Amino acid sequence: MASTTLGITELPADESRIDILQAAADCFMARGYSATSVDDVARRLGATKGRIYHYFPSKADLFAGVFRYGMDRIFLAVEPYRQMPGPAVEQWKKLAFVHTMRMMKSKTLARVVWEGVEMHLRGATTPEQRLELDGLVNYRNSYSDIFRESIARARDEGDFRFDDIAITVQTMFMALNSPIFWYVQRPGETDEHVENIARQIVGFVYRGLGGKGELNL
Amino acid sequence: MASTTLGITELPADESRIDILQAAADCFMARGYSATSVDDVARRLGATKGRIYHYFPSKADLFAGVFRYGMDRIFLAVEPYRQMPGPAVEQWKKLAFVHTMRMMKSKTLARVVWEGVEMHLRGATTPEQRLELDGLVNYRNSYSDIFRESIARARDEGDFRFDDIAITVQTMFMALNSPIFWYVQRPGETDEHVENIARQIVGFVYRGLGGKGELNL
DNA sequence: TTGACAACATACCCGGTAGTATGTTCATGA
DNA sequence: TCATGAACATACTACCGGGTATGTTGTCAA
Repeated sequence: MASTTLGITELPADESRIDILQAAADCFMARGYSATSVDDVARRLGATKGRIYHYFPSKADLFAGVFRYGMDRIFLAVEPYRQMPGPAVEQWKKLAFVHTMRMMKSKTLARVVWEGVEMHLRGATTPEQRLELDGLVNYRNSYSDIFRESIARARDEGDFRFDDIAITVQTMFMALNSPIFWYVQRPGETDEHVENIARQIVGFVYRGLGGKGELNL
Repeated sequence: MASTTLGITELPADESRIDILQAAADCFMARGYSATSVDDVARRLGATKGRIYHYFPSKADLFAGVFRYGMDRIFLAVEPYRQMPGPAVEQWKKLAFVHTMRMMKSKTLARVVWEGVEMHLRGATTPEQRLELDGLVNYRNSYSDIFRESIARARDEGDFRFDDIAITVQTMFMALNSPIFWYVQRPGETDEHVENIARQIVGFVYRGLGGKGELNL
C-alpha cells in the first residue's frame, strides 16, 4: 500500500494516523504551529496525547507528517497534466486551475504547507528537524518547478511575456495561493461557485503573465 | 509631537521605545509571534525584560505597538498620492509602486503587520487584545480601501477590467505583498535594483487588473 | 543636598507544554 | 486459554516563558 511520489515514500496509510493528521492540520491552521499544543490536537480528536505520541515521535514530526500529506495530495491533483502534450500555455491553464481549486478545497492542508515553507525560510530549530524540513521543502520546490518550466516553455512559444522568471514565479504563486488566506466556504456552496472564484484568480494571473486574449477555462 | 492619522493617535515618539519596537519587529519576523519570547526581544536589545515591560504592559501590547508603528509608516508613504488628480489608473500606478517598494524596504514591519492580520482572521486570544487587534485591522482595512477605490474608479474610467472586486483586491494585494516573503536585500544593493523588482511586480499586477499597453513607471 | 521619579535590572512565581513512564484493554495467534 | 503486542489512556516530570515584585542607578528640580 506504500505509494511513491518523486522518490519520497509514503508510509502505509493507517486509518487512525490519517485522522490525527487531519485534526493536526485543523489545529495548525487555526493557531499556527507554535501556538498549537499537542493536547489541542488530542482534544480535537476526543483523545489524549498518548494516541498522538503512539504514531509520531514528536510535535515536529507530526507537523512534518501533515506537510508531507498535504504535498502528496496536491501532487496527485496535478499529476494528470504534468506530461500534457500541445502548447505549454494550455498546460499551464490546467495546472493553475487545478492548483487554485485545491488551495480552496484543501485549504487547511495548504496552509500547513505554507507555514512549513515559511518555517524553513526562517531557519528552524534543531538540526534533525532541519533536515526533515529541508527534504520537504525540496519536495515542495519540485512542485513549483513544474510551473516554472511550464511558463518558461510558454514564453519560448510566444504565449507568455515576462522578464525575470524567479520574480514571476514567486508573484504568480502568491496570487494563485491567495485564497488560502481569505476564502471561506459557505454552507451548501456549489462547486460552480468555487470554480468561478478559481477562474477569476487564474484569469488575473494569466493576464499578469502576459497571456493574450481571453482565458476561456 | 503626537501625530494623528485617521483618528488614531500615535504616542509621543520615545527614542528607547522605538528601539524596542524595531527589535521586536526583527524577532517577530524571524520566528513569528508565539515563538518569540519577551526575553528574545530583550536579548536582541542587550537588555532584560524589565526594559520592555517598562514601556509595554504585555507581549500582546508590544506586538500591537509594532503593528501600529508599521501601519503608520506605510500610510505616510502613500499619503502624497491619496488625493491625486487625473485618471485613477495613474494614481494606482503610484500607489502600487510606493506600496511594493515599502514592502521591501520595511520588510520586517510589513511582515508583522501581515501576521497581525492573520492573527485577527484566526480569532485572537482575550477580549481586550481582541479589541486592540480589531482597531488595528480596521486601520489596515482603511488602507486597502484606498486601493479598492482606486481600481474601482479606474474600472469605471475604462482603464481596468475585472469581475468581482473583493476577489480582485485580495489577489492584487497578495501579489504586491509577495516580496515580503522572498525578497532579501543583498549587501551594497542599489536602489535601482529594488525599483526594478518593484516595477516587475507592479507590471504583473497591472496586466492582471486588465491594464492596457505598457506600464512605463 | 536631597528626595523623588524615570529607566531600567534582578529575582522570583506559576501556569502551560513537550515529552516520558507506566498502566489498561482488546484482539489475535499459538 | 493464554500470552503477547498493538493501541491507546493516565499520571507524572522538567522546563520554559509571561508576568510581577522588588531592587538599583542616574538625573533633576527645589
